[in-house]
Amino acid sequence: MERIENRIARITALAIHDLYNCEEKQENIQVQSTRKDQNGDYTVVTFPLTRVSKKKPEETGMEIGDYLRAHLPEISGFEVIKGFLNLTLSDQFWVGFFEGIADATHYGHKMVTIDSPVVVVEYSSPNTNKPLHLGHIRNNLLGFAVSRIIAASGNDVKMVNLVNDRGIHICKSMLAWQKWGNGITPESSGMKGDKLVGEFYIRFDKEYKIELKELISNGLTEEKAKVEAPIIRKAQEMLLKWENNDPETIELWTRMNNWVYAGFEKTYRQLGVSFDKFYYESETYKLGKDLVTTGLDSGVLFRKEDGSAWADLTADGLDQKLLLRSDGTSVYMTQDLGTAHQRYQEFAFDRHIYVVGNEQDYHFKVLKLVLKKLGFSWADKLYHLSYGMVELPHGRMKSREGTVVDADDLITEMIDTARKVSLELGKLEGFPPEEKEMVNYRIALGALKYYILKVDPQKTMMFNPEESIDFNGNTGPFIQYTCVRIRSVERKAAESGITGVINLSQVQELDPSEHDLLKRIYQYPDILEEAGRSLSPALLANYFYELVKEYNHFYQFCPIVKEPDQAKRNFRLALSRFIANHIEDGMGLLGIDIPDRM
RNA sequence: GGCCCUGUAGUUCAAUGGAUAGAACGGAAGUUUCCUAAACUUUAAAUGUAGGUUCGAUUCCUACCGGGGCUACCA
Repeated sequence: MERIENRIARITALAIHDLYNCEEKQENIQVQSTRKDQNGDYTVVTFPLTRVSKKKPEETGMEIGDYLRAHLPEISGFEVIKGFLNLTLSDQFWVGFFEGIADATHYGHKMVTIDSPVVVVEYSSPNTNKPLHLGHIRNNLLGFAVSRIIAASGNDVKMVNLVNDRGIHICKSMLAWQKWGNGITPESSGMKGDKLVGEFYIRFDKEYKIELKELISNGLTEEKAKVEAPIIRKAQEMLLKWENNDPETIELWTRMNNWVYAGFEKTYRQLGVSFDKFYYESETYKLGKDLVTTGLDSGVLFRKEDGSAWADLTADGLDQKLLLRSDGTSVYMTQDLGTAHQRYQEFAFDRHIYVVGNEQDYHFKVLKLVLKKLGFSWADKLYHLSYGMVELPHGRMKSREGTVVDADDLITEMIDTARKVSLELGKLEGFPPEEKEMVNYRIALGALKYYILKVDPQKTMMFNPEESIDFNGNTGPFIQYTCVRIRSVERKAAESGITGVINLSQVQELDPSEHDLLKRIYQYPDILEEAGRSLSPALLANYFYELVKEYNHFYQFCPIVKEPDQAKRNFRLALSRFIANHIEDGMGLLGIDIPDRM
């Protein structure tokens, strides 16, 4: 069915034709939701139309208003204020709209079919030498939520993770473990595997610094010391061994990486994120060389005297970019060229989204440009979802200063706080212990996820540990609570044998708060679509916050089960039930679960 | 130096070029014989500076000032 905003715009165009004998395109007519503080549902902005009406804005508004009322039965009245024509829709329209969607299970979603565009979303992409931290949390939550949102917008989504499991940094951890590990394992130490390996990475760095200091005090320059420190040389040797498939090295590498994966798996499960497919750099790092060779042959890339291969992007306002070192080995960019190519072969995607921080904006610009130069038209289908850094009250996270917020620690802390608050409020008294834990977990994660996702992805965000644990105001638990309270009302209603079956003809008049809710819900398909188009879960978060605020207002002033008028009672119950389902569905897109009671 | 992002109440966030710039936290004052008060109601408080485009600018353009990032034969 055609949306009412479009119908208003269409009929307004007709009005202009009939009244002023002038053609105005429907797209040029501005129809927007009326401000909260004005009477009306939708507003036609008539300022621009005075150009064709050759009359004052007020007069133009009146004339178009009369025309619209005569031609659109849904319009029950209008008001003109300056250049704004505020149209009021009848209660029948809103109730009729609600009747059509009341039983929808995934209201506003577009179904995925075999013809749906294929969208690959790469996110998370961790290093196996460091445990996940707050920055990864934003990445994971964004990647997951964006995937869900665009899936709900009718795309066939493939969530993929490219694990950085090789390279000199991994060798550092391995070397440190060999030297100082004394055979320690996650089992023997009781440590999470990723944490244990992370410790050895730090240990390497510490020893490296000691060696550097010594070398410099012996008269070496810093640059020289950095390459000549014995420990880094050892790590280089190990990398070479790894690349030559030395069995012992490969065995250790496999073992330690598996520790890390077990650790990551646990964190991913806690966060509730998942992937359709994992890629490993150890299997992809050689990709891309062929592409570079082809590019050299066709002359779009060039060699320098030392044999290194480059792309010249100066014509596009960028620099020259190295693609193969003089020794023929590849760099990170080379591999990304290769994996993009591989993915296109594999999925023939309509779009490929990389969820990666904005510190890599330049990298992705180059990636796209080089692929284009190589003649791949699908380069335009690549999109870098560039999100802002997460800052702490004292500035950026710096491992050197020990200000890195560990993902597992943060989750644990959130759950502890949820437990404490629940206890203080006495909310979970009488709940079985397992349910208590489940509720605290869901509240904690709901708070964390909402806190991060409500911010526009593009923006740098401030993470204040104390605020994030807040459960009041514009927070996840606030939304969860509203939904839970509706579920409770539903149970009460069921006990009293109230069904919530609505009968359109019996609903005479809407309460203002009921009207606001229906109008809000009517907007949802547009919001969801826009969130998918702009890849912004924040839009959904804001929508549900507004909806929930309005619901709480309604709840305060409109009795549901206690309403004596049967038609009203049924309508309110049906509306409440719909909203609870709607919240649960929408929060699901953000990866937030709702407890049954809290 | 070059390139990119970003400046909104005390703080953290909103606002497809539209009306009197919205919330939340924090501050002040209220609401439980009534469906869960993790709620609701009332209240004070902000667009970095200067120009430009427009009927109309927080939004677009230019300059300046402030914050962040990138600019490796690292990944």
